[in-house]
Amino acid sequence: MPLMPGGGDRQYRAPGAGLPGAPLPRSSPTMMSMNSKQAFSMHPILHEPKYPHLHTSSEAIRRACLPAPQIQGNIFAGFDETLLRGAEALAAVDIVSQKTHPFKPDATYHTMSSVSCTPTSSSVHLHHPSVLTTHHPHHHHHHQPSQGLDGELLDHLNSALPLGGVPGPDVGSTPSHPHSHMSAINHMAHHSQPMNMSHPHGLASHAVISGPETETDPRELESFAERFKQRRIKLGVTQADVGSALANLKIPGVGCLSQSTICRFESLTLSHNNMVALKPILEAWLEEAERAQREKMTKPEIYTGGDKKRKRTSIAAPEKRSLEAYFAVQPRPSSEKIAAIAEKLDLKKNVVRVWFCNQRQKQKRMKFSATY
DNA sequence: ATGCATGAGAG
DNA sequence: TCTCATGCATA
Repeated sequence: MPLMPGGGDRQYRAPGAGLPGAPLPRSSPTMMSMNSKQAFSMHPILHEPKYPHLHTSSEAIRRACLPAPQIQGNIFAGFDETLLRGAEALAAVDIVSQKTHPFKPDATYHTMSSVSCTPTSSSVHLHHPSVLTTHHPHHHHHHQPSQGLDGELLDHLNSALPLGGVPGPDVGSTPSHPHSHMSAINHMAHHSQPMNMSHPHGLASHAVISGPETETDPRELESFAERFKQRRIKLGVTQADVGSALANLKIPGVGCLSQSTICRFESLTLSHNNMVALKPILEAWLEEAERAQREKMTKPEIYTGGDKKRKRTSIAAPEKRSLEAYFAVQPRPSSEKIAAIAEKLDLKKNVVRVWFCNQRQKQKRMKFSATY
């Protein structure tokens, strides 16, 4: 909330302009297999492969925790039922409330051509895996409710769109509060697997092995993010400027980033691994920018306007509430369930699928799921 | 600041 | 297909 340059910030990079960048290698989920993986496709220009990242796969852990398929009732069975009931109750209540939705969300149109669309996007992601962190203390339970239950939920969805707030326990959905510790409901009880990391570069490399690394310490990241923002503002640079200026650093494998990403970094709404990977890059930019300013030379700038028209699907509130209610109970619906939900809500299946994916991602973001 | 989306890589 | 890193578009 702090002022953000947000408003003012927006500038678009020209599509070809910044070099997109560089993707850092990504990680491997289930174990650490990380190797140097892929080279990203980079532009001819800079590309050196990689960034060493390591990664831990939190994903693996996660998965381990949530086995998925619908049958695991176990320990939490009771809990699930409770959740479900909550969701159902909610749904029921909602039913009464409204029935029509203003518009039908659905349209997705991608005007954009797929492909290389975006300038930056081309292959640019910094994927990087990296470090791992300590483990996060959370656990969650999602277990999949039985089908019967699901059916009920679906029915509710079907009959009416829920309105109310989401059921209590749903952690996932909206992160409304920044930090509340919600240790409660998250999942990930992990323990980790050994990760290894071998990386050439070593940005964050050592961490895992030896000790807590400062780089991966959530507290360190948080304070860095805050300092970064302060100094950035002091420099009079917008988030978008930072993103585009990164390409000027010529760091192998690193191209520009969007305003969104810079914003998310500052607000800690990125995954822990992502924060860890970006930190050294932004740190390098910051130093360079401050140095340049000292010299009077202005810093980097690059922008250009781009034009792209990609339309965004807007899911109406009632539908969103239904999705949230369902998510609280079943964060990982099967393809069939997704299809059923989509039908009930009059949304495209893909829209619903992506919604669940994004919701899951949200849960994992630093502020809410990490270690604190 | 965030919602919905794309794409790469892994399974 | 999922996860994860990112981004365009937008509130």
